[in-house]
Formats: sequence, structure tokens, C-alpha cells
Amino acid sequence: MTSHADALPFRAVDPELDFPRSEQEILEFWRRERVFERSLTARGPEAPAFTFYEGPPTANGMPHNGHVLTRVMKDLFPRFQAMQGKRALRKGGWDTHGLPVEVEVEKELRIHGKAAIQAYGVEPFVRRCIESVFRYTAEWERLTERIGFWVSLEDAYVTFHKSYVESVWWALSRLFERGLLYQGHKVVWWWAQGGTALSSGEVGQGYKTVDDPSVYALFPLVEQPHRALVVWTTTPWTLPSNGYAAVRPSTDYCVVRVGEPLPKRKAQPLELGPVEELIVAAALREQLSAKLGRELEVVGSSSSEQLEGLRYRPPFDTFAKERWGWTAKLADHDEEVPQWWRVIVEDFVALDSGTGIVHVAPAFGEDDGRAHARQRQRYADPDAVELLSAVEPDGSFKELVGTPYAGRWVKDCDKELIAELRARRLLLHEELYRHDYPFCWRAEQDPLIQFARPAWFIRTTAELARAKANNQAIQWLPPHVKDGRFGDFLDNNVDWALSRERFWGTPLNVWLCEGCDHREAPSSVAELTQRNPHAFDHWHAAKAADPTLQDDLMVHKPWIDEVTYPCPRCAGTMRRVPEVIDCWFDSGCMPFAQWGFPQLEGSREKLKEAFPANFISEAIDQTRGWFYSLLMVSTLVFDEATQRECLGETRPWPHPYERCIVLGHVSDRDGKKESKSRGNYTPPDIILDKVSMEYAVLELGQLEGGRPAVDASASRRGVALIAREDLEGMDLEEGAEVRLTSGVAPGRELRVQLRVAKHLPRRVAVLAPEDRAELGLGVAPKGLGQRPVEVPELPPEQRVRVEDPLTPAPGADAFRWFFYASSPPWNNTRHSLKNVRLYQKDYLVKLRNVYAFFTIYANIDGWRPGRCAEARPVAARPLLDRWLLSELALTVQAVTEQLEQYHAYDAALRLVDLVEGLSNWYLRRSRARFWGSGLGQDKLDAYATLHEALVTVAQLTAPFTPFFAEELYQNLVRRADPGAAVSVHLTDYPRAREERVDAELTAQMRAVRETVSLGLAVRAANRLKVRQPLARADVVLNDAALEPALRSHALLIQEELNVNELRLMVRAHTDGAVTFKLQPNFRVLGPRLGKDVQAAKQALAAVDGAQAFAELGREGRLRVLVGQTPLELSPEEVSVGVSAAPGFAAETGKVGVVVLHTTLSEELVDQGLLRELVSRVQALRKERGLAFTDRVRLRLSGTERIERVARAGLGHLQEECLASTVELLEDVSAPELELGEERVRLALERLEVP
RNA sequence: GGGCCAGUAGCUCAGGUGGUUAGAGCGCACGCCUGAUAAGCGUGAGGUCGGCAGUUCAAGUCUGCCCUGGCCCA
Repeated sequence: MTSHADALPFRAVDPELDFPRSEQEILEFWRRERVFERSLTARGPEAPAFTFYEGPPTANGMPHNGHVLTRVMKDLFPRFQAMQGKRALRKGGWDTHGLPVEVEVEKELRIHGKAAIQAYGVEPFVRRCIESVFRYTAEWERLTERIGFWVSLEDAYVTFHKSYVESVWWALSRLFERGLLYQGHKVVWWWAQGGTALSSGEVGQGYKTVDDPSVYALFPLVEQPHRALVVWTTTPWTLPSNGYAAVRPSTDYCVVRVGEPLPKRKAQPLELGPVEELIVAAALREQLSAKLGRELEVVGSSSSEQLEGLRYRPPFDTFAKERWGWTAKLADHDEEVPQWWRVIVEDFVALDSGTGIVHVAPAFGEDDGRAHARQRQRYADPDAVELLSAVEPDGSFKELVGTPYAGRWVKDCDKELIAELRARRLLLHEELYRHDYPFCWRAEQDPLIQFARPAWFIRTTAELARAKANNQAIQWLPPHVKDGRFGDFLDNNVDWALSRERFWGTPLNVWLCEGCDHREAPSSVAELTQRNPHAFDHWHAAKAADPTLQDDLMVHKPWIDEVTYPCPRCAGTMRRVPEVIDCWFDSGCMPFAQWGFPQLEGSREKLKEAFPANFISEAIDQTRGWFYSLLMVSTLVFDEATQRECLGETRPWPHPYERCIVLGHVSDRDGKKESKSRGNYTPPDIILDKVSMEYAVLELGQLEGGRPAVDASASRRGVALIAREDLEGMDLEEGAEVRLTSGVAPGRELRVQLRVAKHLPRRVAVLAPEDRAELGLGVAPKGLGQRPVEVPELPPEQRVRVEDPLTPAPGADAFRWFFYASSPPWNNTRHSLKNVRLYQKDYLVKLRNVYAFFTIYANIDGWRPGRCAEARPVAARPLLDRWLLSELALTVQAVTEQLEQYHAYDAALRLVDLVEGLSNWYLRRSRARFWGSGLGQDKLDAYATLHEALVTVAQLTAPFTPFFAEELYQNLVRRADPGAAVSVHLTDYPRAREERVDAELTAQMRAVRETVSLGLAVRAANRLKVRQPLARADVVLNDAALEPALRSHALLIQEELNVNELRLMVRAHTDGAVTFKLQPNFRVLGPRLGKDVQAAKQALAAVDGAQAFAELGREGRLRVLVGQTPLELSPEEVSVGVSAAPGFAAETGKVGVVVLHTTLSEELVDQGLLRELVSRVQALRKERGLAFTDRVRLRLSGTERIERVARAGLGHLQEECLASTVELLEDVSAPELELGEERVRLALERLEVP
């Protein structure tokens, strides 16, 4: 059956705004028609590839708004490029390894530390890691689809898969062969009691404020034993492991003598033994003097450069007793120098506390470790220099420290160490120092220590020049990242600490021989099997016993640890090192590992095609993360030889990505970071699907004694109290009616009003007992202590869902658009439901209104896209049509250009401009053209123009707002033409019709719009309703060139301003309403006159503007007196502007001045009354709810003047009001209306259409 | 403590190479329109351009120092 609706040219646009609903239909359409899959193949196999790399998320947490931003940016450009004719491949990916995953699993199992994991069993632990990693995959996939992020998830790469791991092995194997892998030490935050390094996230959770000893120790100089460095440390237990003393670069130091006690100070007794003079930073001398309570007399000066290299006696001889004389050979010249106990220069030395000289124990501080690494670089054989550490991994002192310290927990020895220093006269000062120090977040009484662990490194510093060249070739957005944050990071590069003493990660593929020192890095399972055919027997046995075992696990701990093979050099056995690798290295291997290169068939071709990526995009925090790992891994692995071997050619920089869009963070509406624990977090669902949130249920009684001051009367039946922030979060006003539902009372709902209670925590709602009973709800026991983050975990009877029943959520397009259009993507974005709606209104809603208008009238007129052919050629169409099509062409040009440059924000701005002009000018000015009956030529032109504009906008906006673009396209194009491309996303991106660009017309229209605007401002300022016609408007132009332009739009201006006559003139008087203002043209005159230009300004302001302007015109120059000096000015040196004289009905703008003649003749008043009449009738029509096309019978009675006006304007009334008959009667029974001084009664009834 | 980025109207943002009345949209107020109607439109009020110095005839724009926020690193 063909319904009436199906017969319409266009499906009527739903008057209700519910974007999520139509988006669901479109999602279903895309699924059904497999539009994404088609878009990948539609351009044929020969189409050029466009490559995008997906930075893999970890799915062990819920996706949040930041993920929406990245996914939305990642989606935009491939969609655009696909419409530009490219094969835009988008392979998904999942990051699955790493410490955060292990920590999550530890939390679940309520175990902590290496030993606990081993006790639990590495095998079941690893299996739980896999489960954990995919815990929220479903949510991720749902969000991905819902926001319209097109990515191939079904063949997504997964970092723990065997093929991926083997690719990573291949890369490491390459680096190993080139000598870029070595063993060293890395300083980590170490939980000694548990034998585990903690991630920075874990460390951050465990800070406590504590008092630690702060020690000022003396390090006597070897050459001048009477002088000592005053060295500051807060970790006395690291002093036995001292290696260097560090001073700050380019800093003044002074030599002082300890003098008399300061007056009014408590001076401590000092026993300094042979030391007489102290060296401290000049800037900290007084501070130290105050601490000691003694004068410090300056007896000499020094600088960091002079101090550098001086040898000193370490405070403890733990290592010095054996190694004092040890030296090492320098790399750059043939010289042996002492390895230890020298002054070095380091940036990290601060001058805000201490002495400006810092104790460096390379094993016990990150700065210290790095400083040591730099020292090692000086030597011919860096590995010849060992690391001094007097501490065992369990946190106890080593035997070599000797009694009484050996075997004891280091921090317990602080006091005795200090006492020993004092006894040896090496202690200058001691005090307590209050600071924040990290403790283990699970074992809260255990302080962490920084501790050097043996680790494998990649020698990135060896290839740094190539990495930098690579960076230089990347197009960074914003550009400052290149030489700013990223460049700086490269400049300060240190070798990559690759290994991790953990369980869940890519195992480091280095095998060591037990018998000799032979090392190998096999690159695949196949290679291992070649070396030992039985290498994986244990795995196959395990798999036979448990067929559910995933094949990928054969390359993971614990199974891989059992793989051994005979040493090729001796009779020993090769065993793998125990470590796994940094998961950042995994992610950096993604360009080739996603294809399983080189071991998988076809991977070589795929790599060749998709290397480098055209663009990647992630947030700024990835600078040192993925941006770095990608660049570094590819720089290292793909040296020229490897490129030739793997790609068959060498590629110029950059690789592996040509462009990188660095995104800002998503913050709340106050610019604060969104955080679940603070509760200032807007879940994506609120934007995408339903404005609803869950709250913990509280009752009034729980507030007593707490901070919230709640008026007891505010809590009553039918009212829910919440925090103001929560109210704003749902974009609701106080008093809004909401729907309450509960998980324990399915199907039941309650309508209540929302009220704000001051100081209420977020995410709680106070309900009246009766209301709670209605929904079967209890209360959350924590009351005011309820934390937002815990709300979803509460039992169902303690939670209530609050939903806004009136306003649908903005939807996915709005969410996307918000991120594109609100600010450049590298700025931080202030996100809230309200803001998303704001930007939606500005663009999507406006566009939708134009679209709705179009369908209404096209349906009335039966206009179909086929009738486009009946429109005249563009050049012959009315000015307004030509203007719109010119704007359209310009916009196509600009948007395309911006998207090619990856400027999403600028492109979005252009689209907003276009839609603004389309709605606010073109349609407003064209509405009357659609009203008349029948399809005249002008109307045919208008339909064709508007239709084309809408279709083009649909295509332009398709990469940005794919859902609404699809709706437009389906209704405007495909409904009439089933042969058209199935989806807007399968069409070609619009090409600018350059022949239609009319820059002059654009400029003219701008002037017209400004003129109109000025005229309306005059009316507003003088309280002249637009409905009242005026006799005349004078437009006094600043620029003569605009005169003919405006003349051609005179009718339009008259109509907008409702004036009967328009006069255009160029810088002329109009009855004194205009004055002339002369100013220097500063750009020209400034350089000529210099300082005097200000005097010239005053002189010009003083002359009679009109006369001066006349003189300029007459003689081609102007003479003025500047002070006593005559000055001759050329026309270029003077800028003349007209402005409205005070007291006239006139306004000034850039184009010039608009003057309105405000005297009302009787005739004008009559004209005004007629318009009033029409207006009142239209209001009545609306009141009656009449359709646009309904015909009416109008009866009216009124004062004499009204009747005269009505009689004279009968035809006009009939036409404007669709009144078939207009009857003037003695008395109409209707309320009397006032029209100024006149009165009228109006009655109308609908006429049935015959 | 260091590096990078940002700070312009209530909000979100524009403001090549310095040029003298600092712009837009939204919001707000007032008004218009009533054949896009829970829509459309106009006008207006809001700014010591984060602060303080400096360079210059002239600074939102250049320089220095400082303040606030964000991120990264200590």
C-alpha cells in the first residue's frame, strides 16, 4: 500500500528534535547496507591508500570523554579522504600488556607483590590478565559504533597475540644484532619488602607527609684537606653508596669560615676537625648561616666550572677502601681518570634549599642514575664502570658495609649513620625535614626507596641524530610540539630502559648461555624450534591437557621461560632472561607488528603500502608515550639496510607518521580535569543517548550534623534534593520535573521536582521516605561520606536513576561537532551537556530548520529533485541565488583546503558561516518566494538553489556529522533517485564550482547586510517599529566603489528597512545629519612624521571636516597647521570618514552612515496600519492552529480609519492572509484590539477546500 | 623546581608582518516577525586584551619579570 506520506516528494521532517532516535535508525541502515565495508572497497584496489594508525586503547577500563575526542578526530580525516577517492584503511587495535593490567588483576585477587603472584601461580595470573584486558571490550565497541567511529575492529591487532609478539621479537633481534641492546641499571621506585618496582601511577597514590633527617655533611677535598664541600641529603642511608657530588651549572660558590655565634641565636657546638673552610653556593650561604646560628665569613669565591672535577673523600669508605685508586680510560682522548668521588655539574641541582651541592648516589635516585649514565658516556668502555650500591634488593645493607649496619633495613640505620658522621667530625648540621614521600599504596607503612635494578637498555642515544631528523620532517599540529615538548624530549634523550621485572608483557627475547657468556636474540618461535625441535614440548603437553589454552600464550610467561636450547659455542644451555619488556615498545612496533611482519604471509606488502601513516592523533600526554615509541622504534629498526631489505627501497623522512595531531584534554565546565572520584565527570551516555544519571539515595536524617544546611521543609514528597553541580551537569533548572526509576522496582517510575541543597556532595539525592517506599528504595549507609565513584557499585536498592523526561540527549553528531567546532583540538576543551547543546544549536539545529523549511514547501508544491533541470542557468538566476551559490562554492573550496591541511576547527568555522548565511540571510530573504501558489520560474530557481545547497552541505558535513548528513542525503537525494550512491559516505566530496564564485557579490552582500543592520539600529534607537513604513533612507557611503553595488540591491534594502525610498550618496551632507572626521593614515604618515604624527592627529581633528574633504578633492592636497608648522598632506595620508551627527536618526558603521527620515505622513501611517492589520490576522491564524495553506473568511469592524485602510488594502489583505473573502461589517463579535489610537475587531473562520 | 601550552565580553573562540572606536557566535536584556512557529530575526549592554615594567610616534600584537590554569617531567 502506498500511503500518502510515501507519495510526498520528501519525508516530512519530524517537528520534535530527537537526534539520538534518528541516529539509531541510521546506525541500523549502515549495518544493513554494510556502508563502512563498502566505503573501503568502493574506490577499487587501484585507488591510492590513505593510512591511519590506530593508537591502541586498553580495554580494561571504561571509555571516557577523552576517548570520544580522540576517536572523533581519528574518524574525521579518513572519512574525508575516503570521499576524496582514497582507500582509507582503518585497522583497529588493542593494547593489552603492561603494569596497569597486572595491578588491576592484583587488586581483584587482593594480592600484592612479586612473591604473592608467584605464590598464586604465574600461569593463572597471566590468564586473568587476558580476561581483565577485554573486560570492557563490549562497552568500547558500543561507544565506537555509537559515535560513528569507523574502524575495522574485527581484524584489530592485539599486542599479546603471537604474531604481534613475534614481530616485536624480530625488531629487538635486529637491534640486538646491531649492538643496540645492552645491560645496565635503572633506578625505580622500589617496594623492598615486596621486591617489586611500582608504576608511577601506583607511586602517586601513596604519598604521605613525613619528617626525614636532613643532613649537611662535609666532603673534604683531596688536594686541599682543610677545605670541604658542604653536601646536603635527606637520605643518609645512601651516603655509603656515594659516587659524586653535584653542583649547579653557571653558579657562584663561595668559600667560608665558620665564625662567631650569631647574636640571639642558639649556636650549636661544632667540631670540624681538620676542616677549616667550607664550600657552599653563594646564594645559600645566609640560609646556612642561620641554620648553624653562626656567622659564615666569606674568604674566597669559586664557580661550578672551577669546582668541576675536584676529588673529595667520600663520607664512608664502604667502596673507597678498595676502589680509591681505580681509573678508567676516556673515550675522546687517551687519559685515565678516577671513576668516583669527583665533583660533577648537573642541571637538577636546585638553589632553593640545602647548600647547592648535592650528594649523588647513582643507585638511589633517578637524577643520580641519569647523571651517572652521562658520566659513563665519557669513557671508552662505559660498561667498565660499575654501579656503587651498598643495599640488597630487600632493602638491607650489604655485608661489605660492615657492622653494625649489614643486614639491617636501611632506613633504620639513619640515626647511627648520622652519629658516626658526627663522631668522625664530618657532620655540619642535622635537622628534620618535612616533605611528601611515597609509600607502598598497599602496604602503607612501607616507605618506597629509589633503587637501581639491573635492566636491559636500548641504545637510543646512538641513533639520536636520525631520530631528530625524522622529527623535523613530521608535520606537527600544533607546530610548536616539534621543537617544543617533543624536540626537548629528544634533546634530553637517555637510553631506553626496556626491561620490566614483571609477568604480563612481551617476554624479552634474549637467551643467555649458562656455561659461557654467549647471548642470542632469536626472533620467532620457528627460529627457536630450529635450534631445539623440542623447545615447545612442554607447551604442547600443556595444551593437550587443557585445550582451552590460547595459542598466543606459548610466547608468554611462564611457558616461554621453559624454552631452552643448546649453546652453539659450548656445551651449556641457553636460557631466556626473566624479564618482559616495556609495553611502550610494543606500541612502537605497531606499524609492522599489526601485520605480523615479517613472519606472516602478505605482511610485507601490507607494510609497504601502509608505511608511513598519513596521520596519527592522540592526546598531548602521548608525547613521551606513543609518539615517541613509534618514532624511535621505526628510526632504530628501519635503518637503510633494513628498509631496502623489507620495503625494497629507502624512504625519505618522516616515518612512521607524516602528521600528528596532538589533542588537548577534556575538562569539566570549569576547566578542571574530569575525574570520577570528584564526580565532575559527564558520562558519554548523557550526551549520546539519555539525559540520566544514577545517584546514591539519602534521607534527610543523614544530613544532620553534617555541613549541608538543608531546610527541612525543602525535603518533602515529590522533591529530590541534589547538588547544584549535578543539576547543572544535567543542564536542568531548579524545579525541573524529572523521572525517577529504580532497579528494584522495574516498570515503576516517579515524577519529582529537583531542588538544590547547598553543600550536598555530588551524586547523591535526598528523597522523602514516601517516595523511597514507592520505588522500593532504602538509603546508602555512608550518607554524606558517599563518594561519587562508588555510586555505581552500590546495591540496586540504594541507587536511583534520575532522568530528564522532556529534552532528548544531543546525540553523536552533536558530540562530534562539539569537539570539532568549539576550539582547536589541541586546546583543552571544557565539556558539559550544556556546551554540547550550545554548539549543536548553532549548527545542526539551524541546518535542520532550513531543511525542514525546504521539505515543507517542496511537499506543498510537489517539487521533486528532477525539476532542478527546470531552473535557469545560475547566471540567470536572481541575485540572492547567485550569492548563495557563490558562498557555497567558496565554502567548498575552503573546507576542502582546511581538511587537506588537517585543520578541523577552521573547516568547522567555515561550515558554521555557511549555515548562518543560508538560514539567516538566504532563507529569510527568500521565504516569500516559496509562498506563492504554483511553480513559477523564480520558485523553480529557488527550489533548485536551496536543494543544491542542502545536498552540498550534507556532503561537506558528512565527515563531521555523519548521521545527520546521511539523513539529509537519504531524504533529499536517494528517496527520489534509488540509483544514486547508497550512502552519502560513498559519494565524492563536493568539488568547488569555481565559475560560480563571485567575490564581488560577496563583498556587496556584506555591505548590504551592514547597511540594513545600521538602518535597523536607527529604528531601534528611535523606537520606530519596522512595521511602520518610513518615507526615505539616506545612505552616505565612505567608499564610492560601493555605490553601484548597493544600488543593485536597493529594493532589498528598502524592504528590510521598510522605507519607500532609498538614496545612495558618497560622502555628502544630508541635511546636516552627517559629519566628516579626518584622521592621519597612520600606516603612511607614521613613518614620515614620527613623533609629530600625534600632533597632526590633533590638527586634523580641529579642522572643519567637510571643508577639508572638499579641499582634498578640489586640489589633491590638504594644508594644515601643526603647531606653528604648515604641513601639506596628500589624499593617501589622510583618512576621511563620515559619521552620524548627534541628534539625528542616523547610525555610523564601516560602510558609512544611514539616515532615516522619520516624519510620518498620513499616508505612511495608513500603510503602517495595514501592516498591523495583516500582522494581527496572522496572529489569529496561528492562534487557531491553521495550516500554512488553509484559506479563511475574514470579517472585521473597527474605527473609521481602520475600515478605510482595510478597504483600500483589500487585495493585499486577501493575498497576505490567504483570505478568500474579506468582509467589512458594522459589528463583529470579537475582542477589541488596539492598534495605536485605532481599534479593530477581527473574526476568521477556516474555509473547507473544495 | 624545570619545560611546553593557554589566559581577549558571563561562556566558547577570532584577532598575517605593531597603525589608534578590539571582533564573532552563544548567553543575557529589550524589541521585531508570525506562511520554518516549543522556530526565525534585529538591536543593545557587557572588555583597564591575566598583572607589572620596558621598547616605540604608536603595543592585544615585540621584550623582560611575575600571577593563574592545564599537561609533561622532577
